Amino acid sequence: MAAKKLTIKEIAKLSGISVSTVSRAINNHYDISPETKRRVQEVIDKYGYVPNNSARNLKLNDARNIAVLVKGITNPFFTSMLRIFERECTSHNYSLVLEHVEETQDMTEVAALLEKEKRLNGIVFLGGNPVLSSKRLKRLAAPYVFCSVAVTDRKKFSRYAYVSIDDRKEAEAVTDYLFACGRKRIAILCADRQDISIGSLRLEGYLNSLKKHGMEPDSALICRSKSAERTYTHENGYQLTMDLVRSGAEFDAIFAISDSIAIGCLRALRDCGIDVPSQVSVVGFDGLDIGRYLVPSLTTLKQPVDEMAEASMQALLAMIAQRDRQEADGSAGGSNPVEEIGKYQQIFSGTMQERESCRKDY
Amino acid sequence: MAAKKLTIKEIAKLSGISVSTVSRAINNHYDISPETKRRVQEVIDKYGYVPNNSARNLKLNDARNIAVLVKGITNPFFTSMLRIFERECTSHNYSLVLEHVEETQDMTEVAALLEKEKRLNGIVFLGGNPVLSSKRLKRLAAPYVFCSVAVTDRKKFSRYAYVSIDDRKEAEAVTDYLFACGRKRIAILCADRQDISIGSLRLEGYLNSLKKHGMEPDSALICRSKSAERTYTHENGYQLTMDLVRSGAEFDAIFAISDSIAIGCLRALRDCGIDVPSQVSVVGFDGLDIGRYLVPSLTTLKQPVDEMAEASMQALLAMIAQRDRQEADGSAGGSNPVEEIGKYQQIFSGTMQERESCRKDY
DNA sequence: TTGTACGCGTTATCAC
DNA sequence: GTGATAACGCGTACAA
Repeated sequence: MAAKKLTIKEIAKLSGISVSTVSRAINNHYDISPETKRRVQEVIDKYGYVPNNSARNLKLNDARNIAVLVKGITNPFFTSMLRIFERECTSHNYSLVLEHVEETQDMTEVAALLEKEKRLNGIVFLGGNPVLSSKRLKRLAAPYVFCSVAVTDRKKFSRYAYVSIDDRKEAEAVTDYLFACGRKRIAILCADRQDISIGSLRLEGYLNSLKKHGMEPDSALICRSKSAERTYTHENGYQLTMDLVRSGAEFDAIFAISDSIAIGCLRALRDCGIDVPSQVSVVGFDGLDIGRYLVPSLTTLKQPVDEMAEASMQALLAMIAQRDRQEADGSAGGSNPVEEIGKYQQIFSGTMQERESCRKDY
Repeated sequence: MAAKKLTIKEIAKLSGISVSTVSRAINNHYDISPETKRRVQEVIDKYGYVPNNSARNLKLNDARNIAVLVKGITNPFFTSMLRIFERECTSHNYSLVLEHVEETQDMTEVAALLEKEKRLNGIVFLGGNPVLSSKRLKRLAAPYVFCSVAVTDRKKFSRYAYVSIDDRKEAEAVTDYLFACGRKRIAILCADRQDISIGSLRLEGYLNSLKKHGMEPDSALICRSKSAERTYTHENGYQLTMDLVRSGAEFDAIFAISDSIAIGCLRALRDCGIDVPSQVSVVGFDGLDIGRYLVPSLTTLKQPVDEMAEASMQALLAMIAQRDRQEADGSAGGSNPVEEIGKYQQIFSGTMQERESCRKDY
């Protein structure tokens, strides 16, 4: 039974009511009698009619789509956020369009295309470092928010909405923590040399801490990922640690710039017969749920993932609402007014999660 | 600078060419002179025009949308598949619409709505147990494939496309493996009592193995998750194991029906001072990447995740293509012809990944 | 309160 | 090879 194409016209005919009235019934207009509405609803239910979104979008110029562009979907840290984005979208009656951006692609480029194609209401840039060429970003008509992105410089981001942590500061705190625990030679497992995203910020934080403690950075202890795409993987953590151990360099602590890296690291140390934490302390970054269950459990800097994801969506939704209001007022479109944007800039704080992988000598 | 709305009409005016010709240029029609095409492209590039998808969809009745409905997004096993779905979609020029289905919701219900709303070209049901009320499924006009779903009964699924493993068989193999390793009292960490999905199948496999080995199932060793939503979590694995240990029941092996559960289990045993594998063997199910890096590394049944995800997409795309051809032929719509569907039914095999968490006494 | 008629941006069909 | 025009399904100004 080839399901006959069900349009609002059909429903109108079937219920003996005009198209416009049916439309009003569907959209809960105020000027419609309860009785008519009921009748329409009946027919709709009976035939399982669902409005054609394309037509609706065309007319309303509102597709109720929110896109999440994620760079490095391999990082479990991001996938846990996805859950919340998805929940928040559906609860606000938006659809979530998920788009993975290759390591080499420019997120803004992809966003620009997607925006028009899908009539996006809003965009979440998750991870990466959206090249801050304001020209490209200005092309975006939809509001957008950077989530968990490398805020290299508050000033550079002054005109943008973002939700993140201060990667530099937190990484410095992590390294400070290791020093406080009595570690002297701290290695770092970090991103590749070309990285301009959170990876490089966390490295900076590490270096800052070193300087503060009067230590010279030792290039033998700075382990850089070979491949940009595979930075935040267990495998990378394993390899980097193996290389470090084999290099013969001396170290009594390792700072892995992500938990996923730390997990590989722990295993590598174990395979080398190096005990954690008695011989080497390991500390991660992110606060993945799994860290608690590892053996040894992972000391890490916990990011408030859920709160961050929620804050991002809240900011985005607020910006969308504001945009809608502006358009209703007929006030000039333009970009986000600078004075307002501050409301949508949030730097969350991490918290050190002290667990077994880090020895404390004090 | 409120970006002026760019339509094909504008482009036509701007380039001094008619709308229809511009349209042809955009869509690479054959009957268009290279020269005109070039000129059009120039203007398009200059102004950054992107066609309005809603209008296009409305006309073509093809939104190029593929939806993935996932039940239990918490399971990392699924998120790793998501990556591949996403990749496969974009490479075939589809958009991926991600929709999370609550534990209590009916997937087919959600699909039916989404299908019309978004003019879906295809649907992937990921996980869960889409209630096989053929009535509801028949309402779906778009092709769909069940991925990693509980194929309770081949006959029941005979009319549907699916890609899965034989959960019952594989779980039986896992349990057999434990017996072969010399274990005698094998506990299982499984889903809640109401579960009718992969959880119950894996339990069945376990029971089958027991029977085969002449063992009576011991209810003290069957640890059921308390909450359906949180079954496949580390926390659940931890709690169930704790409860098991505290119950005083004797056991020398634990079969966790997912790796995520096993991870919590390993930690709980450790916290109870029970050594793995010398005192208790633990084996997981799924073959998550992380299992290799755990301490002890996790013996598990590895599912060919990537292949399964790819096969699902391939099946779906093939079905979509077939559907399109049918429509072109004008042949009767209807559901998938039963004779053909077999091509889209695949049961993959798992492989035992022997690692440290399981002791072998032979 | 309800119905008629038009237009949203695009592509396909037809003339030329 | 190109241009005019009618749809696609819906929401809404306007008329009734």
